[in-house]
Amino acid sequence: MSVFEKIFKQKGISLTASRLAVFNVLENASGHMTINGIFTAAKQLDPGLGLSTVYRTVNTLCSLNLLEKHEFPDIEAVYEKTAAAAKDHHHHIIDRDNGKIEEFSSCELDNLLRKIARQNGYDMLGHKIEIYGKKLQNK
Amino acid sequence: MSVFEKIFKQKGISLTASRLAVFNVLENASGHMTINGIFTAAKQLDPGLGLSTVYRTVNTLCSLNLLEKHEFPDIEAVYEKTAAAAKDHHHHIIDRDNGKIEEFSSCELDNLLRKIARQNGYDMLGHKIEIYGKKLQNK
DNA sequence: TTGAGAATGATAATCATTTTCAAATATAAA
DNA sequence: TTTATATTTGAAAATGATTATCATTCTCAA
Repeated sequence: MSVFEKIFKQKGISLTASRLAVFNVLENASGHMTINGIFTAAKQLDPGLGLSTVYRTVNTLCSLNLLEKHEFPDIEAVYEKTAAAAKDHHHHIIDRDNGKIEEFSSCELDNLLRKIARQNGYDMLGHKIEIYGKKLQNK
Repeated sequence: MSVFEKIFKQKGISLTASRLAVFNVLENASGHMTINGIFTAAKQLDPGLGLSTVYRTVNTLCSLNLLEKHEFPDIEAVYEKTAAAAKDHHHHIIDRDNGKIEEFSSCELDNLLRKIARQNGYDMLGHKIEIYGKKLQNK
């Protein structure tokens, strides 16, 4: 059973066909997915699926901290599994030339952020890092 | 003459009363401003001002890299001067309990980000850092 | 099997933002 | 200055993403 299913069952939220279809798409997604991407893919699994249900399911997953919404300027919002649901934890580099999003991880960065939060009197619960850049030529 | 005015003049974009009113509000703002905050304040200076013009002016400032839009989940978007227009450069800590936004600066963090970008084959043009946290008790 | 509550899809409503457009204003040319 | 052209403006309409509504359909425990 998938992580999403496990948590829903645990919380007493029923595992309907619509929700399972959305889960399936999200759990097998390699990276970022837009609402419409999720909708289109999940509709293949559950043809009668409605867009409202996708929004509802996705919002529920977000409030359970299993999914995270990323909003970048001028780019359609994307969703992806949180560290709680996936193993890896990463951040984003957005290419200013073509809008492409790359990922990176850095423990050093995470530790520094935690330290900074503490210095400012906060216990860090989460963070969002976006680097905007331009691809280097000489490589 | 303010930075905004200087750049507009330099780019050949005319300095109309509406634009100067918006500039005035933004240049004298202490921190973050919402679109409606800007609109309300600038209307005092230029009573006939329309909301469309505020959006247009703010968008122009953003594309000139003089202003930056920050979008936080569940919070109205805010605008603030970029490092190019202001002297200081900072990031945000969002209090998960009350939604309050605090600011912090860290050269160490900026340098680390630049290094990470370079390691990933990018020249860093900008970045956005948000830490979500909970205020510590024992202080 | 049945009945109360939860979930659903279609549609309408909402909200921030953008576009349209005719009128007003600024700018340049003569 | 007068005139012609281009830019800017505010109001209103259009848009696009998201949320709310609501009648219908499903779930599942009794």
